[in-house]
Amino acid sequence: MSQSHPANRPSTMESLSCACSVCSMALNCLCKDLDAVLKTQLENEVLRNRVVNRGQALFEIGDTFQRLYAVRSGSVKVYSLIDNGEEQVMGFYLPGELLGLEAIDQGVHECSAVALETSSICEVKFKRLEQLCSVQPALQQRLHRLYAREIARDYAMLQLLGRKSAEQRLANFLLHLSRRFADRGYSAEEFNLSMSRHEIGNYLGLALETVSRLLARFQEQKLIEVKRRHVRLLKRQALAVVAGEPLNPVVRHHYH
Amino acid sequence: MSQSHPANRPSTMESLSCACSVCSMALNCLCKDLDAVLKTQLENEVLRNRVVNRGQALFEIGDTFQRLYAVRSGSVKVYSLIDNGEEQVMGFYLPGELLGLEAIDQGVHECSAVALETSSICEVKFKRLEQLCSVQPALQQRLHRLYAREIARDYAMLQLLGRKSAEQRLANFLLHLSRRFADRGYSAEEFNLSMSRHEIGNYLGLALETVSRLLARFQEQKLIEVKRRHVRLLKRQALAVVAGEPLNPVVRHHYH
DNA sequence: CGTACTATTGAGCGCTCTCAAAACCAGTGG
DNA sequence: CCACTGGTTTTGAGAGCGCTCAATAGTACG
Repeated sequence: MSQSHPANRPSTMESLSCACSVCSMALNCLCKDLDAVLKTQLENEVLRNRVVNRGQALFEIGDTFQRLYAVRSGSVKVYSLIDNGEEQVMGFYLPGELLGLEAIDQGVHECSAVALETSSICEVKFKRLEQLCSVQPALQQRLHRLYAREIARDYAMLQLLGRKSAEQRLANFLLHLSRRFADRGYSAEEFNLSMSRHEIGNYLGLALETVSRLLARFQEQKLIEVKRRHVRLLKRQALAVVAGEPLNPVVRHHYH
Repeated sequence: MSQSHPANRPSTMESLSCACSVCSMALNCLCKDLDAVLKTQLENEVLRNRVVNRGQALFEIGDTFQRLYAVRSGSVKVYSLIDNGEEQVMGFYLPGELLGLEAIDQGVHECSAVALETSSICEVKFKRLEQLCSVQPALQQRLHRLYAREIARDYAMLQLLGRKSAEQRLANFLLHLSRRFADRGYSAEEFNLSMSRHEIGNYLGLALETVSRLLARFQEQKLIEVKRRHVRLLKRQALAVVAGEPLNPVVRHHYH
């Protein structure tokens, strides 16, 4: 996901503000149309920018919960550890997506989050956010919807893991990625995977070999072109059929 | 789940209040320790009791979202429909558990909810709840934690579906049910399933025949006794091993 | 150019699904 | 009381998907 992005240009010094319209849709979702005073408050007191390199952690399992994190550019992997110490990938986060919600209940992070590539991250102090919510119902509602969206995401994932074949899971994964890129102004047809086959397989409940084989099969069938991390979708309709999606695609309103 | 319960006695007329301490833990979580005025407000303006019979719906897919629902007695199945029109069971809800959160994002229910047996349900007007949250930070925090708990639940489920064998899934399911019963003051060792093998299988991503076979196998191994819907856990330690749970329950590693 | 990592490809096997039949159970009506 | 019906559960047999193990190939980087 090395698509060029304003935040990657080292010269643009954006400090704490969230002016970049392409990224930080999650934050836009929080900030947009708020009255100017509150917006300034948010940007000055709550938000903080940070750049992390590939492999660096935003937070780790056991860290006390203090902040939510919005991806501004790059991508992030969130995973937990299961009994034997193995990773379980819970999700990949693209620009505009919010992570860290899983820690709110216990006050301790249940997952770790590491950057899959050099990424720009906007940190949100949760305590302050809650305080602002009290005086600003609009903000509160948006936060509720962010929770709800996470829950909806998980529900979709449960369906995927519970009922779908390896083929369907991977097709779904590609289409979902594609839509998220498109929503953010990147190409829907052509993109780079920032995660390995192993991580994809882990996320989808498949062996990495299965992921590799299926990508090869999709390519044979002329549904996609794939070379290492680079993917191009050739026939999204056909891919959607493979994914077992209804033909008239449900238009999901991902943001706002 | 036909355990006797105060709310099942037809004579006890409890009206709108949530005095019953055994059930409505979710609501207790909301109400408890709040100042008396607010508590009364909650109980009078927000909550409403209702009895539903087996097979009756609390809400259905497409209904506009207005309320959250807390199970007071009985049990509820929440499911969505997938492309071909088949059910996908998203969860079973026991007394004290809260459902309906999935609808907040879109304002429309993504799932249907039906009673698995005659059940007593407490309905919560969400709009009013949000209003009260604005003036009462403590309430707001509790609501946040309820969201977060739902997310945590989904995460656990994702691990189950993604990485675990049929055997592990079912053992987990039984233990999880058992713990929830115990938390509510019912027997942890002996209970009735209010859901069919088909529904269990659907929930766990297994064929109903597999569920049946595994229950039989657990019985052969003297881990449980099972006759139709009635289950008795004989060796929960051994069952926990089968489930792949860590023996010394969760020592958290604090890195750095 | 060598090392370490990632990805591809092949072979074989086992878990879980599907299909099918029979047993069991509850409710209904003769 | 029994036969009948519809639903649920059990049990069996066979097949296939996806896993594991293993070897090879490709890529990045010092």
